[in-house]
Amino acid sequence: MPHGAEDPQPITLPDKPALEGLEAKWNARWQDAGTYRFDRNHSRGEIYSIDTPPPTVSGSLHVGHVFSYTHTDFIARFQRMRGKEVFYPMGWDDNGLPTERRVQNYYGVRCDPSLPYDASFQPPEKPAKPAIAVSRPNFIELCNRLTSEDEKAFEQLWRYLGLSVDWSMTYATIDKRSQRVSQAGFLRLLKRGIAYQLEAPTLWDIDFRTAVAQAELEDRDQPGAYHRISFTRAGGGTVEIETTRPELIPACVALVAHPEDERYKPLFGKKVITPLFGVEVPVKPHPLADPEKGSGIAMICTFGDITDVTWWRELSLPVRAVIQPNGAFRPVTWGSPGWESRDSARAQQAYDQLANLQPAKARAVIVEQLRQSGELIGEPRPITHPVKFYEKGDRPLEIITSRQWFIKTVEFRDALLARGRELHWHPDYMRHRYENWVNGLVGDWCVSRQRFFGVPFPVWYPIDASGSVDYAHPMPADESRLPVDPSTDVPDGYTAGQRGKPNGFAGDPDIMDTWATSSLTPQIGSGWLDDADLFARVFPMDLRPQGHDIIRTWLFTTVLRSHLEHHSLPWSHAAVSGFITDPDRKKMSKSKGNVVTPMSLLQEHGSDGVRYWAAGARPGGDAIFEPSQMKVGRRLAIKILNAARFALMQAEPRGPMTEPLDRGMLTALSALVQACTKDFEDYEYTGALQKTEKFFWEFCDDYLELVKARRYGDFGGDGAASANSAMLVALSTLLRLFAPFLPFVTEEVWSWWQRGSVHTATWPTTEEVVASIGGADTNALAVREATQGALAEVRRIKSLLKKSTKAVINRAVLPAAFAGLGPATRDFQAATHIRDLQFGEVAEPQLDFAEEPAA
RNA sequence: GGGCGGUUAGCUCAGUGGUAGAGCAUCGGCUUUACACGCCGGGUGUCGCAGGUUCGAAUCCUGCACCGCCCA
Repeated sequence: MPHGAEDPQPITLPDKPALEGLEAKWNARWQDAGTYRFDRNHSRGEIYSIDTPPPTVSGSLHVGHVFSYTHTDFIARFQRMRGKEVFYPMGWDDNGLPTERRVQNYYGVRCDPSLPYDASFQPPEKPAKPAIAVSRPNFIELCNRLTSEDEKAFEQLWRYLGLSVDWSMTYATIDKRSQRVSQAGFLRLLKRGIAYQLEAPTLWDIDFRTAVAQAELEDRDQPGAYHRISFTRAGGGTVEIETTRPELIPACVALVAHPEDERYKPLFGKKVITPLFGVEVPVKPHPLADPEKGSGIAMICTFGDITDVTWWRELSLPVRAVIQPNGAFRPVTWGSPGWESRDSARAQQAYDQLANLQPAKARAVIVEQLRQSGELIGEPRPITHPVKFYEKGDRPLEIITSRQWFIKTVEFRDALLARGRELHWHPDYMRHRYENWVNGLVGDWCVSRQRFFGVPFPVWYPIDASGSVDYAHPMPADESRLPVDPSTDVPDGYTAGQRGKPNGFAGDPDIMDTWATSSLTPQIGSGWLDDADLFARVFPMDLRPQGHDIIRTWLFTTVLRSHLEHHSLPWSHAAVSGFITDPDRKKMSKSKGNVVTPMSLLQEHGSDGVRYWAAGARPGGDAIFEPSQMKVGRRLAIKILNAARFALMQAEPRGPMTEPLDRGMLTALSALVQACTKDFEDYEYTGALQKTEKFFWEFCDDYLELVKARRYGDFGGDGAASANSAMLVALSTLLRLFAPFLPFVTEEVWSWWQRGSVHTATWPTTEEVVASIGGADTNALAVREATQGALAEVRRIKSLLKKSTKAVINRAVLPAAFAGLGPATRDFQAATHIRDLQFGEVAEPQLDFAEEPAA
């Protein structure tokens, strides 16, 4: 039986119930009993599957993680009790740049892919300074070593918090299975022409020396300056442009103005000469040139920003690139093809002072040169302007032409918008974030990264007889071989000795963007490719929980991959959580130093207390870090222990629930069950907890106090039996309503008198509660209301008169409005200590107190 | 500049057309046999501003201000 009035389990109560130690006790039992183990022997309709966000293990978990992962657990526990077989795996996101950074700092190493593997290498005890150069395989070993340690700590925290995850299904985004899924997903797109490689201008971080994707950009306001610079017209005269990046003059390939701009119309098709370098460049019209900005005419460089890329492409301009992958100006021989100048010697002299400088230094040098040549008009005019950065980077992005892998996105824009409309968003308005992003896509998704710890591209290239790599004819690995590492594995038909040799082969040196793997977490978790049976039972999944800050990355790319591979959504619901702010409304983050470690928090307030606080924020809502709410949750948990102890300490006799207060309480309880179920179905767990809590507190303070005397047998066995039975139905129901939020205390109390786990018990139903009293009893509901109202009045007056709660009232006349309590008169008089109770036309209760015994 | 969310008691928030709510905090009281990690009670608000619709607006419409997030 899910609710225990008839359960034969004997009641065993602890002498002094306490919350301490419940986390350890119940986690061990849940683990042994397999309480949260997924049983695949169910059809898709009976399963509720969750695509858990794999946390980045290279950082530390913080309060925000606890907050949002707890929200998911509320849903998981509700669905499990509702009868769904819940598929709830955990993943670790260990793949990618954050791990590389952490490993570099933790051990004091840096990866040098040119070095050979050293099997005997051991990292130093303390971080080495300067950093030790290690081979790529050694570096990856260290990454794996550190992440596996981090993962253990993370799992321990999640267990302590009480996440009802099936820990036997854990994956990591760098493990073999993830690599296989990731590589296979890529190869299938390659075969269909949706993944392609291109030598193209790409956003590039000069510190990390890797390409980055549009989704990883952020604009930051930076100080800069407009420099007004004079170009010479080929036919004589000058034209002045304004630029924030004068150092790119040697990379200038054209000037551009708006087609309707009367000032510059006469120049279109004519040539101008760049200052210092004497390069002849055309003047072109293009609608993206803003007549209001600067002088209305701009220089196009290869490449200063993404508008330059657009102009370069649409106006079919040549490339004159000066910035290298490390950010330094590359050496250039002026006068050679592509670098023609009217005065090569002067250009060379000017340029030699820039070569090998970083952009900021080069700018200072060139400004001085322009000043001396008289081609700087006036002084630079300081401004603040938005500059594109890699979100993890420290210096502005450059645009570098390089060979990169892309996945097509732009041509699927409409289909992706339709997928967004198909998805159920919680809260619904988060849909706009997605639509904004999809509408703003400007290019395909660059998925290659020039880094080390990640999933390699499963591709080799032939090397021709002359020794040059033929990138136009990639040799993909056969899917049956995956995962492969082309830097150590050998393509079919070649031998290891042919690596890097003429007529041999070369492995693709890049790894995939971490999102190229993370976008496949539904497939990784579901066993796509290696467990078709499981996949069919859980995919597409039911729920994706995640933060709103990664809608453009994780959510978007996951929708894209599923759309491309499976022609479906990856899941039907997305629950988007807010974030935690500190009491000053600032986002909590490590860099601000205001992060509290989650474990100490859980130990101080109890996991149930912390979960209670997390439950106070609805989907999408931000929450303030508020330990006082955790204390409230802890008090609630203690109250549950004590109320349960009261209900169970004298649970006999039992019998039919005939008393109006008992029947009224249960009728109200049945309405509560209905409301909470609706809230959970709508993913509004916050409402469910608030309603249950309110009911429970009233249950304790009013109902239990009102029936206490009867329960102790003051009015005979039948009355006591009715109270006892009603209390047990209520306790069973309330424990189950609380269980998703407070898994430890509810399980503890459940174990005192029930078999099995409350977390696999059946979610209560209105029908079940109502059936216990043979049907909803609206008359009893009215009695309950009148009795509670009258009780509040008597208490109010006792309190105003500073009387003890136990003070005896010889005679009371209550307003006639409370006469409805009639059927509960015995209970009411016992609780209020009223000897003679009457109703009359009085505005206020008239209470005649008995003489108090002398102290 | 565009999009989204928010602005209600000291604090955290609920409340989508019908006399302003909860918890916390605060203050006063209660040795009450489940719980003092408890119980009872009191005070506390021109519901951001300005218009409009309506018999009636915290709630619907318009504009504005401020805070936050996302994107340019």
